[in-house]
Amino acid sequence: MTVAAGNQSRGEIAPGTRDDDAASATLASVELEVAQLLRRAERTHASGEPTGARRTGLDRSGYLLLHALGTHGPQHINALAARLGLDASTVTRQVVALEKAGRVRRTRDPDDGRAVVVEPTEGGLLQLTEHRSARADLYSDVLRDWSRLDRALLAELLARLNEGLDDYRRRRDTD
Amino acid sequence: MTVAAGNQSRGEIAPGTRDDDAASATLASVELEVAQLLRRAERTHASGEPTGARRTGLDRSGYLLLHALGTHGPQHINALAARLGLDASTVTRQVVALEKAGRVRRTRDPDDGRAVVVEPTEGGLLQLTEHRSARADLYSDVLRDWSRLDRALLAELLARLNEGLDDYRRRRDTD
DNA sequence: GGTAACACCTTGTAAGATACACCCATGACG
DNA sequence: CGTCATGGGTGTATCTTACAAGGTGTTACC
Repeated sequence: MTVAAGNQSRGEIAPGTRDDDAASATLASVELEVAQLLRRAERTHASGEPTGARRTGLDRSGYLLLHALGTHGPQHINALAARLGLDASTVTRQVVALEKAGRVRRTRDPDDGRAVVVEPTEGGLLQLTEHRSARADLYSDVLRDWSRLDRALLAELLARLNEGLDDYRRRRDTD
Repeated sequence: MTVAAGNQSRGEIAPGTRDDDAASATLASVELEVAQLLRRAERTHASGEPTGARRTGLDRSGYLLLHALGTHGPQHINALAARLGLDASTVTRQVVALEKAGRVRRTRDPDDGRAVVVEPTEGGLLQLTEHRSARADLYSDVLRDWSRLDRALLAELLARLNEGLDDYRRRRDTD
């Protein structure tokens, strides 16, 4: 599915026009909403909420890490760090935590004694699934008044926003 | 502006149908994207990025707090806490930090000796504006390939998602 | 008015996520 | 071999937040 992708009046020739104002109002609004979303979702994700972290025992970091492992298979710490856009030291700690909880396994790479292969356990994958489903239920409640179309739009736009942020980051890092 | 609000085929009578699967896939996707967004935006917001917090000296908490003050005027700590969905102790600390930075003023409420009125300073409001504009520039870069329409859609859907999360929270708290 | 209950804010303490700067072990190459 | 690069782990620091407990001012009620 692709959201209306044309329609852009490029070439904003005259700065300070009404159009320009509207455009920057939109951007400001996106920015503000994202900032607020961070706060809200953080709290919904983290502590407050018995359906989430506590019950399934997966916090956001663990969830995303397991997701990466589930989707892209066993990987080295550095690969995970790159994929998740995190510092390797952070990933190390997260992996250690997950290992303690029995959700991943850590083994030395036989082909490279420096490297560590991180691999999800059965239990880890199971918990990932459970967590995902619990979270989906939650969002089903949060979005209960939304139309199918709007939900799909939201998913799509969020995905694109994430891509945009990734690209932005890469651009800045490459400088 | 309102996004397509109808179209929902309610009454999901037969669980396990294809429609149902699609719906829960959408939810799962929203959930995952939000989780990822948190991570990304957090980092874009916080440290990594010289255009943001460091340069304007406003972190996310301060930004949202000042925004609340700018939009709704001087308020008590508790009112802010309620509005921001935070614990009062957290707001106290944030206000103290902003006060140290000269961005808000704290005075005893003459009508109620227990309460503290928090009020933005000139400089605080100025910095809020600057920050907002810097952030808008950032998002203008992040969303540079997006059509006007899609940006507006994103803003709208994010706003609704935030509302949804708020409502959800209220529902749970009221239980 | 006096006391008890309540409201508002602050401080103490703790937890999670993350980064950066270092350090150690291993591998690669001359 | 010896030097440099690479992969990971540790020490430390920051930021954000919550819950619990305490101080001080208000209100309500006898």
